[in-house]
Amino acid sequence: MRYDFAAIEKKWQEKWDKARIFHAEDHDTRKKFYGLVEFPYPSGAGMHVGHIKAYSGLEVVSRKRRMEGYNVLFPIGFDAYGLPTENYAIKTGIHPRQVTDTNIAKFTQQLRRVGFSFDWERVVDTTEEGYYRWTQWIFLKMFEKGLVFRDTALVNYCPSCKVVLSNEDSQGGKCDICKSDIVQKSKDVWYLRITAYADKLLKGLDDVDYLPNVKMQQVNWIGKSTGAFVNFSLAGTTEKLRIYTTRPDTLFGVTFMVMAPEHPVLDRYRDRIQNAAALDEYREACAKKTEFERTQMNKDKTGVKIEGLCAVHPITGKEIPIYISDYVMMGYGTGAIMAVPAHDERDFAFAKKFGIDIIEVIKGGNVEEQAYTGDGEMINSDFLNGLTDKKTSITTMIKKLEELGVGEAGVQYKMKDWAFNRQRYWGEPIPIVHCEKCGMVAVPYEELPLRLPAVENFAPGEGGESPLAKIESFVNCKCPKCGGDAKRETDTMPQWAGSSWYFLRYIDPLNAECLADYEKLKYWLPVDWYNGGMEHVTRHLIYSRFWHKFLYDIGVVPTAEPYAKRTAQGLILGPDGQKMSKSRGNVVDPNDVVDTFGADTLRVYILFMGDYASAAPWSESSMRGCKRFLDRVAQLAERATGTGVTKELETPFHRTIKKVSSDIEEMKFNTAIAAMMTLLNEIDEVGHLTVTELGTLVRLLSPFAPHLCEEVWESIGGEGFCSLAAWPEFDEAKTVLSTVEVAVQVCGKLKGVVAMPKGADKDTALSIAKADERVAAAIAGKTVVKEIVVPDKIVNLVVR
RNA sequence: GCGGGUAUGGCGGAAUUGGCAGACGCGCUAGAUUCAGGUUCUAGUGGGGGCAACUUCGUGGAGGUUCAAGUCCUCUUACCCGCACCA
Repeated sequence: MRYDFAAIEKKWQEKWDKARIFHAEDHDTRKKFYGLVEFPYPSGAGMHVGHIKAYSGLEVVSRKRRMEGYNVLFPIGFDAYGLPTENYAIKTGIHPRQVTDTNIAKFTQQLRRVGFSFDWERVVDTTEEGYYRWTQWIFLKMFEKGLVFRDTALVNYCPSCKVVLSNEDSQGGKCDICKSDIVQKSKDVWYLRITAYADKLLKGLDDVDYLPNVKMQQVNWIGKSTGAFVNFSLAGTTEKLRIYTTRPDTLFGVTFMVMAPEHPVLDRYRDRIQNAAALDEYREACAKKTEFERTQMNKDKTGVKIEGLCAVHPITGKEIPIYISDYVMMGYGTGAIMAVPAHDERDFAFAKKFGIDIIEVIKGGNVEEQAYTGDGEMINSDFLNGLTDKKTSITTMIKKLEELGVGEAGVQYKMKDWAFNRQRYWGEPIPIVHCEKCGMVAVPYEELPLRLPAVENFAPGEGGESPLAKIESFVNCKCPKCGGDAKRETDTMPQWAGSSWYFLRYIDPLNAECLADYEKLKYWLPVDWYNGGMEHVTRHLIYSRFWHKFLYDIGVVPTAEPYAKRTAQGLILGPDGQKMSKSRGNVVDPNDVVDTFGADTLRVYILFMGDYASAAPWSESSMRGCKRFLDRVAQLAERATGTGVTKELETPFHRTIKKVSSDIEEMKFNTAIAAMMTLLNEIDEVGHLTVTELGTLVRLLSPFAPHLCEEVWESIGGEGFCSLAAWPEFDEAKTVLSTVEVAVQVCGKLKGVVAMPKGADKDTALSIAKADERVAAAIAGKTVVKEIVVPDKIVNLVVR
């Protein structure tokens, strides 16, 4: 058979499409499988081979599941709201809607050429009215349940993109979109109270099968810590200075307190503070620093002592000086700490610099030299003295604090609430109306979608306000509650909004009554297997779990967790070993590869490159090897004759079926392909195979190289589509030859390989091994002191 | 600083979990086919030694456990990823 990949691929893509063989049937009686891949952001650059890798893993699994008789849902869509499109639109003057449509068309064409078995009848586009209507609906439900709030706060702000960013979007102090330095800015911010779900998000991880590093990253991001809240009083006031600590056991070691420069107590007691000017100066200097600068300068501690205001120790009643310092953050705990220099490195550094007393309360180190953070016997600590177990000390102290009414056990999370608004045009409008009389009022559900108005100028305002603010017809409206004049919220939602629930919409993409029919959700959920990038683990993955858990709580979805299993693919690096990027000029366009080598070769190569979860550099010459492999498979179509089993090939086939079947489940695609290459080499050595056997080989290979396999399947008279043919089965007993090769060692050195019957007992194995010429020579004249036999594997003779 | 990971030929990577290290592919060498380039085919291909059968060394480094270690233990080096003044 001539392997004309271009013709073959086009032919079968059309046939599949016409026969709708990848269409998922709701409520089908077959077992269901929902395989999900992260839908792409349709950027102007088009797809690169990294996208192909991201989808190829579950593409193979989904194709295998269909052949195993499952009703498979393997959908695709487009996460199309977002800044790059808007920035491109501003630059070129082309409307984002048009840019998006063009890009989606390009992506669709690229995806189809690779022959992915997506259900194209379920495509979702987050920017479509019928879709974002439900994004807004979920937002309003959260508003209704008190999970949405507005606050004026210091936020992460990107001066280049002119938007507020969430904590997740500004990791490392850089803007996630343009990599500019983030600054802190006081703005009106809409928050989603994700912290209310922190514990559920953490606990839910126990019930799902996620890659260990995925799970761990989420655990760290949520950052649960247990400790205690302690109320210190402010001398001469009724005010309590509340702090959070994970080490309440060290309470007797407190020698000073530190407040974040932004702490509100400072303003409340301004009149009592004698050095207000000095404090103001310090506070202003801090405000100018970026979050990045503030967290990076962790060597040299700075701060100012507050004169005229001091705290009172809740147990000893001693007066304790208070400082302000930017090593304490307003955003974590209570924005104030009790400082125990003897047992905390940061407090120690601060105390040394400012000449503050150090009181040792745990024995074990030299606290004049450095902070001791280890365990040891409690001293200088009243009722804790003599205790040596940290846990006991902590619980004893917490009990005491509770008795005295000055503190209690508490939990803190590093995760912060989700800053949810963006001062941009290309996003879902936030469906809230501001009324002078009624305050913030939800747009009634029946008025959804609140449409994004068409505008000419979608550039953001200089003051960082949304482009929508300039459109009077949009802004001015009537209050849904009182009917009076009101103004619409003009900010839009972040890109992550639409992607937080897209996997639900695939289940019922056209529903106009609800986001998805409950019965259909019950049939398809949870997503059985979700594959995506590591970069989304502390963003999209955590956001979408939050939304899903909320929807579960209000009875809209039937499962507590959206994804039963989550894996991640590794990056494809450029041929130079560097991350693929436009600026490096090392990006590989899948269209070019499909043109030269064909889609099947591209697919096989991408999965053959290496471990699916690891990064691997692109190599065109390696890809030629994959092309050669497929060429040789195509040749077999002419060589296969007769039916039934070729004796010499029986074991190789059973072994390969077993290996490929299990490797796919473990995402070890590289070794699955290697096993098929090995089988092909064995076929060539034998020099003959039957049509039956070729049918088995192409069914095994079909998930990887489906077009070629269909063509071969057809040419040998296979029934129906190869893509729907039954997955080959193996007989365990036939995966091993009746004669096995056993290595024989003398004193751990390999002396020979002998053939013996499978399962030979120790005595048989030994006599066969000793009969081997080389082995006999090696033990001649020596005493065998130990004989080790591992059946079917190895014989080791220890001689003296 | 904390947490996680990786290290195997010239290259990408295998190794059924303690049992023949280097599967499979690339590249390379020699030969065949071809007017030539490409393709295809055959043989070889971890290092050292030997005409050879063979021998010896070999999984970042140093020790250890074991009949047997890429795999387990101790120490150590380099790189990658995530978080980072988280109280």
